[in-house]
Amino acid sequence: MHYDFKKIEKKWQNAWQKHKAARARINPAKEKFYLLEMFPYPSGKIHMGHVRNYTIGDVASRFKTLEGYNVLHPMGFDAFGQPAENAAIKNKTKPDNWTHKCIRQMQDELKKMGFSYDWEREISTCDSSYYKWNQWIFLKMFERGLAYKKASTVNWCPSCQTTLANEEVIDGGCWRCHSKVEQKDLEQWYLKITDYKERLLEDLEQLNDWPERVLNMQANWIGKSQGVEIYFKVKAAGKVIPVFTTRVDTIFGATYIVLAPEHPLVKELIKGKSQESGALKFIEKVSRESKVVRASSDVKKEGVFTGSFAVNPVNNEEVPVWIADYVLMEYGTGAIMAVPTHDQRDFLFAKEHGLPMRMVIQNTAAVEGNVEDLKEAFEGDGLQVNSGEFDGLPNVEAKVKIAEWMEEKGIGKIQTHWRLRDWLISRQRYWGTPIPIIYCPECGIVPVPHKDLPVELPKDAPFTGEGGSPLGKVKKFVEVKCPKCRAPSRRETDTMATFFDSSWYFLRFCSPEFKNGPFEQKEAAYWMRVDQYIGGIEHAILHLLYSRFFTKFFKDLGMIDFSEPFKRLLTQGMVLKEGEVMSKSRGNIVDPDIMIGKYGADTLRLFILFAAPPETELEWDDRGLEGSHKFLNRVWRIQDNLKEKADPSLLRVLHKTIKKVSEDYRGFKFNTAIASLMELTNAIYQTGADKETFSRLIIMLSPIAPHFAEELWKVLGNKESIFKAGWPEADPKMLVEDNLIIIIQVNGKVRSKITVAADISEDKLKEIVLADKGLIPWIQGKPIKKFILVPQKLVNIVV
RNA sequence: GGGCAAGUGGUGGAAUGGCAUACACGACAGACUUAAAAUCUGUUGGCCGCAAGGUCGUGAGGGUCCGACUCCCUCCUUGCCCACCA
Repeated sequence: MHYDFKKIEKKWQNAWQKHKAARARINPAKEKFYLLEMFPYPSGKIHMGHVRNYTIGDVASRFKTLEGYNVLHPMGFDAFGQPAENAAIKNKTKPDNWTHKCIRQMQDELKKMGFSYDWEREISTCDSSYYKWNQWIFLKMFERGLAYKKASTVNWCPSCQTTLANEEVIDGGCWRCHSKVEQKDLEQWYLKITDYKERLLEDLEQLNDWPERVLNMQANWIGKSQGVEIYFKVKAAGKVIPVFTTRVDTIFGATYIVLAPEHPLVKELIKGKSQESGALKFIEKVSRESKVVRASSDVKKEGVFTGSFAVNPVNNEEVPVWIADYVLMEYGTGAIMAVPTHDQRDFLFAKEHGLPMRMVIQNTAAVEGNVEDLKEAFEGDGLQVNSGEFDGLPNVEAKVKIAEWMEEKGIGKIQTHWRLRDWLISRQRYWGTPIPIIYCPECGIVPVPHKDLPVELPKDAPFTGEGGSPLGKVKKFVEVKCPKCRAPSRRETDTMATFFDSSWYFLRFCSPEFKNGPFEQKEAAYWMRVDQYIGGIEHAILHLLYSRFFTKFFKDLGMIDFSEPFKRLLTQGMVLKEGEVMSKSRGNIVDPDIMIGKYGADTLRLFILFAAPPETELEWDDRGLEGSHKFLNRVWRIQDNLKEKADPSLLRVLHKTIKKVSEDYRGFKFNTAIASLMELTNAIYQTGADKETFSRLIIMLSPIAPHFAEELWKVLGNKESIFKAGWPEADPKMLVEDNLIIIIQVNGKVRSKITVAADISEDKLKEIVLADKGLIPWIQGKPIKKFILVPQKLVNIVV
């Protein structure tokens, strides 16, 4: 007999909705648990990645509910963003209509999976009731100098008339029209995330329950590096060029210095020199290349001599000043000291242009003395040579000594540099949060007063996708009076990057209807922090970093009293088919909806958890799905053959299973939890089960297959929902074994096994072991050197 | 170039210092059936052996240990992230 999953799943989904089974409200009597999965972009269809992410979350949520926690498990939609604009153009509709249609479709699919969300808390970032608070947050940041406008160089597509993110530049061309991408200086809005760099780095130490990998990625992205800023005086010009290095131990080998082509001193250094016109040509050529092209090219490093010389302050040696494309204005001081003997890039550049070299660190592995014989730079550790008073010191020690000595002499300064840049949030797009700023010819940049929020997106913007931001073409949006002096003014037409929206949504879920602020402090104080956050590894840097930044900002505003939003983080692996990521372009997509139709949501949930642990990649397998379906049917059939009283051996298996499954659920090891449930089921098939044992099996299965379990629960005569049944507890008495199987090894190889009473003494055990007949060929006539005993488990005899 | 993760049967995976391959898929066999499907019950790492049993075996090589899939070192392969980062 097969269970009728179509009927059962529909029935229970309706029942849960009707009884608001997942409704969460403050309850001081219970311990709270805030479980959150990264909310989706509403494309209209869920894919297997969503199914996996949200199934993991739902099982955890239902398990915590059964354990007696007050669980908050909300869902919403990250609804702003470019795909909606493209789809609207393609389908000749408005982003607004298209997005809302997609949200409804997506919600239906999520409901069909049986996920236990408190839908009363649903939010969409494209609703003005949400993005009003984006604008409020922006203004708070603006008041504190954390939101500011500055000119910068960005990728620009001349045909689409818009800026492009680095990710949107493919092989130097626009991802949409393939035009060659240019560099352009534009005034853009930035958030000063760099003000929080120390805290963002230090607080990583608190995040013990985050994956090591994510912590590393965040730390690398913030990129703290300690070194020394060294001042090179330019001969004649009377100027100073600061350079930054992490290898101050190599300073005596700095035989030239190199500036980025954009360096502000370059023009002065080349002026009147014979090299001037060549240098200008080179700078012009580099400036036309986009950043992306410049960074990705693995062609040889190009550069020119400026005609000027600078003085190495440690030995007063004159060194030539060059310009090269491999030095970046964005990092450090935009200038480097070049040590060709101990830096591979400098080595290649020096070889190419015939620049001088000098060894300053040696060990036995490196060529001694002869720089001409050097085939590549020596970047390892060794002893200082050619380094004045520091000769003979290990370079690791010299690094510290030289830095201190330079500071004393005033020729260098110990400094910390960071890789983290401020966050550019301006987008010349329509479908995003309008930046609440007005430009007044009299007063300059004027923030929109709080009482005028939200600045709503005009619904009737002309929509073609070309020729810059559509907002600029809506007169009644752009033309406003200055809030300060009433002079005719112009509204900002850029919108915010969508990462802004998702940087605080977890706080909004605590009080989604709140009218007087982004969130209600009382609610946030109860529900936050998020106890368990689940999502894809692709958000390991940006989204998580921005969310941590916003949380620290709210703390500084005094609105919350914690500085990290997510206590535990789980990053789930991707779903693959035939070893490749599922994607439209590969044409290897498996549609969850079709699988639900064929086997039901419970089977899909079961399979996706059983096939692999949550963190690793999961190989899709249609036959595995059938296997999972078979297992549910196998459990279903148990109800036909229930006995009065369970076999004692079955009760032992049951209690062991309860212990194992509880531990596995807590540790998110769903695949082995399911394996244990299968073993219990197999044991039931051997001895037959009583109603009590069967009930507990169903409860343990309920987080994974909720519809299935509810139905069986009802069939067994229960009136209340299974999710109010409480989690079963393992009886410690049933876990104690009377007899143990002891493994006997000789020289580390298993040679025999014996069964003994659990409470046997060590001496007695030794006696029995040595009398074991199976061991005779292995130990007879050989002196026993050692007798190792691992209690309850194993002995090893060394002969 | 840097960082991280992974590598175990035909397949997905289990075991994180103590019986390698739990659980499942697949395959093979048996029961039921006129037959098939479904279901139930077995067998299923390689080699030697009729068997009892032996022996090899967790990417490769070395090390620590009574004992290593597990810890350490070197290397190979694959995947992900970052990257002319000074």
